[in-house]
Amino acid sequence: MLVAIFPDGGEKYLSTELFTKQEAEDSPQAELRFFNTLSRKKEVFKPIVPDTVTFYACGPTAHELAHLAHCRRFMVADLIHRVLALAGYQVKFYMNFTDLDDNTIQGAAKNKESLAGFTDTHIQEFKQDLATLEVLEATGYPRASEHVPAMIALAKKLVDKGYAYEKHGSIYFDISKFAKYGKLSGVDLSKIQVGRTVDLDDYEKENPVDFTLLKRSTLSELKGGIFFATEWGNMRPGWHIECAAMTLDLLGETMDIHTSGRDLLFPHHENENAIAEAITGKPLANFWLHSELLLMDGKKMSADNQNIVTLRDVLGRGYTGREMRYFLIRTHYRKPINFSFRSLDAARKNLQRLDGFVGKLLCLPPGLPHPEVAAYLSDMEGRFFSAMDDDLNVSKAFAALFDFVKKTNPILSQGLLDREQKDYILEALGRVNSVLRIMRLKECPLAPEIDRLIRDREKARKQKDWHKADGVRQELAQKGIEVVDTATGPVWKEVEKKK
RNA sequence: GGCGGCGUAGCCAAGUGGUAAGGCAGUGGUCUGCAAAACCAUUAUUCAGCGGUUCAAAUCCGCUCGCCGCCUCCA
Repeated sequence: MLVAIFPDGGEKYLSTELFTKQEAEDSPQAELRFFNTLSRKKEVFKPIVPDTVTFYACGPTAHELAHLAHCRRFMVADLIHRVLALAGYQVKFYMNFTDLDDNTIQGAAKNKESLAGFTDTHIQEFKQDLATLEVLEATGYPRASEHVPAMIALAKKLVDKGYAYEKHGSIYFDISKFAKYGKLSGVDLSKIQVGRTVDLDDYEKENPVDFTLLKRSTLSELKGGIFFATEWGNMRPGWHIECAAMTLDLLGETMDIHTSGRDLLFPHHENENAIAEAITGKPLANFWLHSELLLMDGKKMSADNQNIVTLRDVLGRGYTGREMRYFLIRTHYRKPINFSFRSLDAARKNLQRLDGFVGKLLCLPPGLPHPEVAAYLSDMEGRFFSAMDDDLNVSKAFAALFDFVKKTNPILSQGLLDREQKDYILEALGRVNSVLRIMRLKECPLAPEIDRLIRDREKARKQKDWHKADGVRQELAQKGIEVVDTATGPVWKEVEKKK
């Protein structure tokens, strides 16, 4: 046997890379795997720069209130963000706002507002909705209108390199010049039916498959001052070059992860990548993560289908942001979600089960230790995080959490937990919640007044004064507190107050 | 027409070669002043259908049916 004695207690030696690295490899969230649209396979995630992840999500167009399809995209991006952050990465995350396109220009004109005023209002509304859904703050929220010089410069480079051409005052990308076109979406240009969804008579491209980079300003745009002077005349950037220029500006030539909805894969992401890769010779992103759609009665929720439900509609019906967050999070991101208020009600009940558990745990007075709860806890945490690390398998992760709740509930009602065990559980739930953000793990906030009411009610119950006891229960309910009698005495929980 | 995806219990949903997780709803029970919660038990001989490969298929292969998304200026 060898005994080493260090003069400083060994701290200096134990903190060397030799030890810390090993610890990182042993931790359950050391290896993240994501399904990459580029390869159509799950791949082990490795960032370009160790410990830092560059991450971009296509944001909304600032002309309407956020509807649930937007919200789903926000939630998927947020889950990825939180899993990366918990794994110890420093995350540089940007989400854009499209504030310069047909919709915003027309919307501003219709409202008789300036474009900037119109889009700014909508961006503020979006940010409020992001906060309602407890979406982690991004590093930045670039607006297309702030990066126009970069877009024009990008178009100029593409023209100079022969990837784009000018025709009748607009600049188009020449797809035939970019050999890798189609690598992301898998489209076969020879089989595609051009003009199926777009009226080609509106354009003057040399080849109908080409796409617009800069668009000649219309008369009304010129009158409204919405134009940018270029060597080819007054123009306005198109959607694809907007995202490409912003990501190149903020995240460099190749980012680690680009996420967005499946419905934007073609043409938007294919074009965005083509623009960037034609210039840099490098892929725009190493990982492309696409979330599935949110459906309403089996159809994509979109303005075209006239089946939009906004987050504000849902809140107006008395549901909370937390309930909506849980509803959107609990289905795997590569599965479509069929929205209905019925399924939202089911989600609410799930959450109430968790709330009941957490509430009881928080307000439980310390008692005797339970022999097996530590094993239940480490099992739960191990299963939860290995599921999340495996391409965000939320269903498996929630199964682990609910299993733990099921096993621990009877322990709580018997009061068999000591202080240390309670703290361990709360710490582990805190880690779980740093990803999910659906549990309320603050201290048991038993206000003296409420405490007094609960005691009064118990006194009345002992005297079999049921009328008074029920009266107090009513009073507590009005304060948002629900009292539940158990074999070991009353337990209360905070009920989410309806709006 | 092309490309991609989906189809597992009343509903949501995991499972990608070894004999069907989890949640909601339901049913029976324990507990209870009432209510609620919690607990116990129970709920798919079967994974859209047909055929094939295999000792073994929800999982692999082929065909069929149904649904969804995209096809270059809706985002």
